Amino acid sequence: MNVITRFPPSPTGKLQLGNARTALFNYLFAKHHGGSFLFRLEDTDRERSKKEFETDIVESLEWLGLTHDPVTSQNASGASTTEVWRQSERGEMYKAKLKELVDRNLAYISKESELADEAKADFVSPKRQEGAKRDEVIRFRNPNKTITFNDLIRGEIKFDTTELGDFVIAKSMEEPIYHLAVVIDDAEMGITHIIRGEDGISNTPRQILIQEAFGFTRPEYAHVPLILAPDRTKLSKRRGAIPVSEYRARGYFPEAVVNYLALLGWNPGTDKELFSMQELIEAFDLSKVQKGGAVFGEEKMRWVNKEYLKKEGASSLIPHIPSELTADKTPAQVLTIAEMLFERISVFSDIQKDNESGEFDYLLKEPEYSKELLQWKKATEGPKIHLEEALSILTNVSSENFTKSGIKDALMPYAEAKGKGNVLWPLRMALSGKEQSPDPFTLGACLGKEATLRRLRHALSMV
RNA sequence: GGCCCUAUCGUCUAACGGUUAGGACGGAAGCUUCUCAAGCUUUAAAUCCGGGUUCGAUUCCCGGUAGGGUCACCA
Repeated sequence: MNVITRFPPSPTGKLQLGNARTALFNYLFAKHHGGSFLFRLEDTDRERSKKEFETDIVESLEWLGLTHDPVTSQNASGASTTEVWRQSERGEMYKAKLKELVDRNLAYISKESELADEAKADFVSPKRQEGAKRDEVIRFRNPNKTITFNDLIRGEIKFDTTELGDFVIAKSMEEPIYHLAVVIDDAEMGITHIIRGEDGISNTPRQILIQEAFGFTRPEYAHVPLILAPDRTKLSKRRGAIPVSEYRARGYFPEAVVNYLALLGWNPGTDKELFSMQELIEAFDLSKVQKGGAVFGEEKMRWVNKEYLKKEGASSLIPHIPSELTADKTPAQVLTIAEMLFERISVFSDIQKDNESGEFDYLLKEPEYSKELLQWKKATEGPKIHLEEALSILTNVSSENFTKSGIKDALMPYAEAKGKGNVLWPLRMALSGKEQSPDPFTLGACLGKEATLRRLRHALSMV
């Protein structure tokens, strides 16, 4: 069987991680089986659908590398191919199908009398009380039977649809609602597998009822667990869910986001944790998808990103270094700075963040520190003679040799003879003004010969 | 509240009746050219509870408990 999956976002918000993972699973499953991954915009809610969100979703998907295939639909009016399937453009089709149901007496136009039996319900959704209601809606004639379907992840799920009553499938003959549109579209798009979030489980029975009314073949279902916030509730906009585009802006690698997301709720059954998209496609298996929800943890995603960063190498940081840190630095110095930063960050935006917190002030301006700090706490002698000696040694190092290894080679024999801390600590303090900073060799190479000597002389003037 | 789903270290998870319950992130400790970072090594940390079934349950069944989802003229 040719597998066809789909990702049907509603452009009422930016693409969140949870939806991105659902899209990823649909993509991986389809590609694993050599099938197609389709895209559909569920924009029937004109009030809430926004072009801005649509753009965000499309661009985020593209960034993640989840490219969809064109849709070839098969219906009464023949075959046609489209790039973007929009529900808002399919009004005529829904209208025809709706009419079919009403004509066959499988649905009916319902006159809504006000005294709905909500009063006797144990629970009334707050949302249900909002907004004006219409006098007339289209309801589905519920056969009131028990629906049993097989979930590829959870196994058999039974549901007595009696409690659904004659549910609404359209606001009017021109305005279908979600359940109707989904069923019609999935059938026309030839969707074979519906992989969606666990919150779709309760929608499944009524959608199956509608499918049966039309005589459509039932697709396979797989409900994946939700991605949870740290408090173990569904990750949502309101609960601090961060859109994919934001992670993109922070400088995450799309490969890292995909890699991390794939491992949230799924695992290959081995200890392997780093996967390329191709490897994911090969390894992906719905039967290894977890049943319980998974808490999203950025720490681990940062670790994954760092692993990808390592593959790129230190020089990949250069375009991400704020220009103020590299102003009037030579290319060699810039590379040294990149190497220094490389050890300290997991995501590109960390550079900016640390820079703003003053972490790299020593690259920007002359350090300020109190004289006492020049003295190493375990020092056996004062810093003066060591600073003088270091200054004299470094004065003799040529500018071309003023690199990490060049400085180290020149300084180490002396430092080892006098006790490393005795020499290195005051030297580092003179260069960075901080108790915690890179070693003086790195510092010297980042700063260059001129600035290094200047700072040493300044330190000397204090003691 | 009804219905549905779920339950292994703090987190992501492995173990598809028999393991000293494994790995990863994070944590802790140690080592590594002064501090930090990075790296390496070591380490603490879990089967929700109660009944069954079985020679033997993390694993199968039942019941609790807990958590989550959903109950729209949104998708």
